[in-house]
Amino acid sequence: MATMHDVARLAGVSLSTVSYVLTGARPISQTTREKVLAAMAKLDYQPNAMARGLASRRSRILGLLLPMDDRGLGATETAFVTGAAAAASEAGYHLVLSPVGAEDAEDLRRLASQRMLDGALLMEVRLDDARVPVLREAGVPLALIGRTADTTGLSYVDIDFAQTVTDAVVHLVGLGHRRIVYVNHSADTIATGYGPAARTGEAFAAAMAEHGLAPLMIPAEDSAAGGRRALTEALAQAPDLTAVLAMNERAIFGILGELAGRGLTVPDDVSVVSMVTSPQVAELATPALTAMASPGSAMGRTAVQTLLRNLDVDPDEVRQQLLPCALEVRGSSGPARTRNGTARRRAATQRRARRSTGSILTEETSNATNPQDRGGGPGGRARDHGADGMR
Amino acid sequence: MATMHDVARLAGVSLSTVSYVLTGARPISQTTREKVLAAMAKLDYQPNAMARGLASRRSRILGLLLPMDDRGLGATETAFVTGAAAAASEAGYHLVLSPVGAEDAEDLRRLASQRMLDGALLMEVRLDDARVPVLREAGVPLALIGRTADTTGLSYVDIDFAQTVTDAVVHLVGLGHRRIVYVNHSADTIATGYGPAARTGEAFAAAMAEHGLAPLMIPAEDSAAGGRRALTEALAQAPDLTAVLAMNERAIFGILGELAGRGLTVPDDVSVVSMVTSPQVAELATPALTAMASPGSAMGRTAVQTLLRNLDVDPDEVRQQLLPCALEVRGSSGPARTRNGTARRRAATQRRARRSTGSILTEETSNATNPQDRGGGPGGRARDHGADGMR
DNA sequence: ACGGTTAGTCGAAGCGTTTCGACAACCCCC
DNA sequence: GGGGGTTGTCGAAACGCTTCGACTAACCGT
Repeated sequence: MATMHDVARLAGVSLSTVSYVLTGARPISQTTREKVLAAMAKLDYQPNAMARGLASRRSRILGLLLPMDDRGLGATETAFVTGAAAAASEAGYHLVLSPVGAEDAEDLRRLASQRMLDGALLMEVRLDDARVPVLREAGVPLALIGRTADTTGLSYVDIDFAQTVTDAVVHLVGLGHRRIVYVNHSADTIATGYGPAARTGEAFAAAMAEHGLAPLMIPAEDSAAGGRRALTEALAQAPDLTAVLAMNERAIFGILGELAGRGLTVPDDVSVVSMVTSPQVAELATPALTAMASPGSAMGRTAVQTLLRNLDVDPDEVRQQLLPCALEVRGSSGPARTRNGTARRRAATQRRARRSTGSILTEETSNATNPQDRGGGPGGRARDHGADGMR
Repeated sequence: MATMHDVARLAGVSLSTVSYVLTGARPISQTTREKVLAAMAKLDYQPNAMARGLASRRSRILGLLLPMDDRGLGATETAFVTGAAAAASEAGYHLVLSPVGAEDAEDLRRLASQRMLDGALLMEVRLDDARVPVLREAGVPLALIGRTADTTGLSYVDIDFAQTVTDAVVHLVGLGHRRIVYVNHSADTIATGYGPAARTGEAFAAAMAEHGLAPLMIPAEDSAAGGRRALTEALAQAPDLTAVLAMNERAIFGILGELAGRGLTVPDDVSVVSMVTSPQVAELATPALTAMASPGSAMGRTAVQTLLRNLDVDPDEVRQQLLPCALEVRGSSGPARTRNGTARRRAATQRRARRSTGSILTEETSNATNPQDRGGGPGGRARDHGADGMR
C-alpha cells in the first residue's frame, strides 16, 4: 500500500507538498501539481483514512443514531437512511449506523467521546430526547430528523405535519366529504412524547374548523387489530362518516379489512387517505391508497446537508426546515356518497379508468416536493433484480 | 478531552502500561491495573478511535455494502441491516452503510484502499458479483449475504431456498392441493443473474416432482400489475389451480387483488403462500398471508459473526451457512376446494376461529429457526411510540 | 533600487495510540 | 546458587497524515 511518502519521493517533492496538492490548503504550482498527481496515479495511492483522521481531527464520518428495536425500519425511515447515505457519500463522508436509543445515554457518551463522529443525525426524535444534551456536551454537531419540544439552537428537518394534514383535508372536503374521521396513533404513544401524533391531531382539528366541520379523532394501536377496533369505534361515534384519514400506517390495513368485512366499499362508501406513507406501501392495498407521500429520501439529504454546513462552513448556523408530504391520489379516495347514489356511480367509473392506466394524479398544491423524491411510484421502472423484502 | 498521556501521568505509570491495561496485550499486575483504571475513570477517559486505528491498523469498522437504488430497502433487508448492526455493536465494532453497487467497482476500490474498513458484508449479491474480486485484491475480508455462482473460498450466509420451497410445497400438498402455481420474479431478473429466482425455480420443480405433481412456474414483474398479469396467465394455463406460491413479494398483492376481482376467495377457492416474507408484510393482507418468514435479523447476526471470526480468530476460515425460512401459517392457506365443497366449508370455519385468536401456527419442521428472529409477529407487544413507515 | 507582498515549497512537530525490544525482579528446579 | 523462564514495566519507535513556521524567489509600486 503506497503512502504519501512514496508519492513524495517519486514526484521528487516534499511530504507536505503532496499533502497540499491533496487538500488544497495552500497554493501549488501547476507543474508540481501535475508531477504529484502523476505519481499518485502511478502508485495507485489512496490516503489512509485513519491517519488523515488523526492528523486533521476530522473523521469524515457521520453518525446516524437510530433506536433499533426488533421491528426494524419502515419504508419511510429506510428512504431517509438511503437518502442520507447517498448525500453523505457525495460529499465524501461516510455514514455509520448506530443503534443508539434514547435510553442508553451512556453508550452514546462513549461513542461521542471516541471522536469517531464528525457529526450526528438523530432519528426517531422524542419531544424530550436525552441524546441531545449528551451530544451537545460532547461537542458533537447534530441535526435532528423530527423535533424536540424545545428547538432553540437546534437544526432539524421534519415533516410539515400541519400542511400535510391540511392538504389531506382539503382533498377530502373537495370531494364532498363532511364527516371525516382521523385515526391517530394510540393514546399511549401520544402521551409518551411522540411528536407527530400530537402535532397532527391539533392540525386536524384546526383544518376541520377551517371548513366549519367538527373534527373526530380516534386513537388506534399500531396494528391491524388496532385499526379494526378504531374503525368500529369510529362508526359507533359517527355512523354517517364518509372518509377516514389515517396517520397510523399499520392500523390502516386493519381499517381496510374491517371495512371490507362490513360490506363497505372503498372508495364508493368510504374514502380512505393515508398520511406519511410511501408509495411502496400505498400500492399494496386494493384499491391502492391515496396517500400523503413522505419525503423520506429528501429529508435524509437535507439533514445531511444541514449538518455538513455546520461542519464545513458555519458551526453556528441553525437551520430548521419543514417538508410537506405530497398528496398522491390513487384509488382509495373518491367523491362522498350521496343519498341518491349519483356520486357513487361516477366514482366507480372513474376509478376503473384510473386503475387501467396505472397513473397517479398529483395535485397542484403538492408539486413543490423535491423531484428526487418521486421515484418508486407506480409506472416507475421495473425492478430488474432481486427484491426479497417490501420496497 | 483526556488522552492516554494524562491517564499515565495521573496513575504514575508509563504510557505503554496504560495501553496494556486497555488492550490486555501483556500482563499487568493487579495493583497497577487498578491505579490505571481509577485514573481513567477520574478523567472520564475514552480512547481516540482514529489514533487507535492508525496505530493498530484496525478500524473496528465493518462496511455494509449495498446497492441503494431509489427503491430503498425492504423489510427483509432492513431486518438484516439492523441485525448486523446490533451484532457488530455487541462486539465493539461499528457498521458503516455504503451505497456501493456492483457497477461502481472504482468507488469500491477507493473505499477499500482507504483502510477504513476491517471487513465488508455484501448484500444483494449477484451470481457474478464484481465487488468480490475488488475486495479480494484490496485484501479486505468479506462475507456475503447471498451467494455468487462460484463460492469456493468465500464465506456466506444465505437463505436455504431449496428447503424453504420444499416446506411450502409440503404444507400445501398436506392441505390437499395438487395443482400449485409458482409465481417467480420476472424472466429478465432471472436472466441477469439473480440467484434466488433461479434457485427457487429449480427447487420448486424438484419438490413437486417429489410428490408426483407437475410444476407450473410463471414469471412476474415486481409490481402489483405484474402480479395481476401473472395470475391471469396462471389461470389460463391451469384453470383448476387451487394454490399459488409466490416468491415475488411485490407481485403478491396484485395477485390477491386480481383474485378478489374475479370473485375468488382466499383461502377457500385459492390458497396463497408467500415466500421469504416478513411477518410485518404478511399481516398487511386480508386475510393475513401464510408465509415463509425470512430470517433477516438472524442472517445479519450470523454474517457479522462469520466476518468477525475471520478478523479476530482465523483469517482463512470459510463458513457457508444456509438458513431456512420458517413456515408461518396464517389465514391465506387452507384445504384445497373439492367438488362437493366439504373442505371448503370446513376451511372457512377454521379460518374464522384462527383469526379471532390472532395466533399463528408454526409447523414443526420449521421450528429450528433462531428464536431471535421471531419478533414482530402478531401478538407481539404493541408499538409504544412513533412509526411512520411500515414495519 | 528597495521594502513589502505573495506564490510556492520544505522541514519538522505534532495527532494519540500500539507494539517492540530491553530490562529488572522474581521464581523454580536441579 | 546459577541458568532459564516468567512477570511486570518502561522508553522509544512507529502508524501516515496535517499543519505551522520559515525560507526563497519572483513581483509590485514607488
